[in-house]
Amino acid sequence: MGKLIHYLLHFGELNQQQIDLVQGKAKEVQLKKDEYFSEAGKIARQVAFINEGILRVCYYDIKGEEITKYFIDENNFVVDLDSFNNKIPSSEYVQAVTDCKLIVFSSEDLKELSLTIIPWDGIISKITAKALIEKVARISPMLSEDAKVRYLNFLEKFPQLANRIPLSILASYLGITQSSLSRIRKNIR
Amino acid sequence: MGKLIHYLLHFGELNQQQIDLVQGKAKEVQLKKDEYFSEAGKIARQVAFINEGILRVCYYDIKGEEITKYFIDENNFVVDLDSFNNKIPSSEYVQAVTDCKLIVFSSEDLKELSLTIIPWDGIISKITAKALIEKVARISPMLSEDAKVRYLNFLEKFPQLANRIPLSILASYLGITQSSLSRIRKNIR
DNA sequence: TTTTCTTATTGTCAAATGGCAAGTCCTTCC
DNA sequence: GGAAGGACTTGCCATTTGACAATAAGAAAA
Repeated sequence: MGKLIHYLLHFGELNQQQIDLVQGKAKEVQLKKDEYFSEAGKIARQVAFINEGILRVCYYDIKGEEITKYFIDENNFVVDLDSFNNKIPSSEYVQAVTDCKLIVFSSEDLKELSLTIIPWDGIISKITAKALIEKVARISPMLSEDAKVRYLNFLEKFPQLANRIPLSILASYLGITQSSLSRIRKNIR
Repeated sequence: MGKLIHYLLHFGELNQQQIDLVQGKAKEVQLKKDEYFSEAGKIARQVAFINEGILRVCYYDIKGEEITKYFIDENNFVVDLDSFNNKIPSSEYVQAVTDCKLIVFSSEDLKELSLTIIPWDGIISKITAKALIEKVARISPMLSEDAKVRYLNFLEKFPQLANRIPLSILASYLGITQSSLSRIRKNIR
């Protein structure tokens, strides 16, 4: 729980009473590898802070191929923001790629925190902006890199993942086929 | 100016007095094709609402190649958010690709609006989230599409641009070389 | 251990894309 | 109009990647 508070304090000030309010709402949830945190078609009603583990956001494209949009690791919030904010059915899945320990807030929890903690909205909006800016910054350059470079960058960012998730998932994240990724791997050794 | 107010009201309520406050801060600025709205290395101190025209965000990659990250068209805000929010030097350029009519706010303007208009921060944070979600939604699928599909999607989104900007700019946005784009074009005719 | 299933690698060939350079077209400027 | 410069196209060939299929390797189940 300390991790979450520490993270929040990075974006604004909270006194002890406010911290207690946050902790009062926080629910610790464990997610086993491969379990879903939220699913396409349903409205996302929870936000999670990742204490331990890594999740991924994925969807199925027109051809029915499963595409991994990105991975999210600990010390970040995860949510399908479009679904959560606008109460519309989600278009993507959020799935644990390793066992995870999450701290979960429902939308009602957050609404109450927003009403009782003055700086709350400011903190959340800073966190939101930061998270989205990071996503753009990560994905955007990938378009102009070749697959090998994209793979190497992935290795740098998620060294622990490379050999623990199916190649097919990683390949879809990198925008190539599984066979191509396998060849790139061989090429690097 | 009406466009801006109309846009803002989409994200929250403002009474006439508050609208007047916003309009009091707004500065109309014209930008000629190819002029810069903000530049890499400098801290972004302004936000613009695009009344007319299209801008692009671009940077130079490690190899010195100019890469266009994305285009932004009218009825959107444009700013290097990371630079603007955190007062750090920008890593990218924002340039007009057509003549533009902008409504510009300085960071001081926005701070004052934030202090005098209660719902202002909420409106801004909704707009920020929406804009960034859209960027992710636009860029992310491009990785798993081939260049031809990416080009066709661009044509659909910016039909008026295709023949009015240099091929090199468009190619860098699509993540391919100018020659490849030229061949794709021929192929489509 | 053996079986079974999933995941990863590899082979073959085709298609897409890049790199480079030459040529063409178009605009601008003199 | 002619010259110069920039932008676009095209040719040639190498490399990357995809599609498909067979095999190998590894993990889970019996």
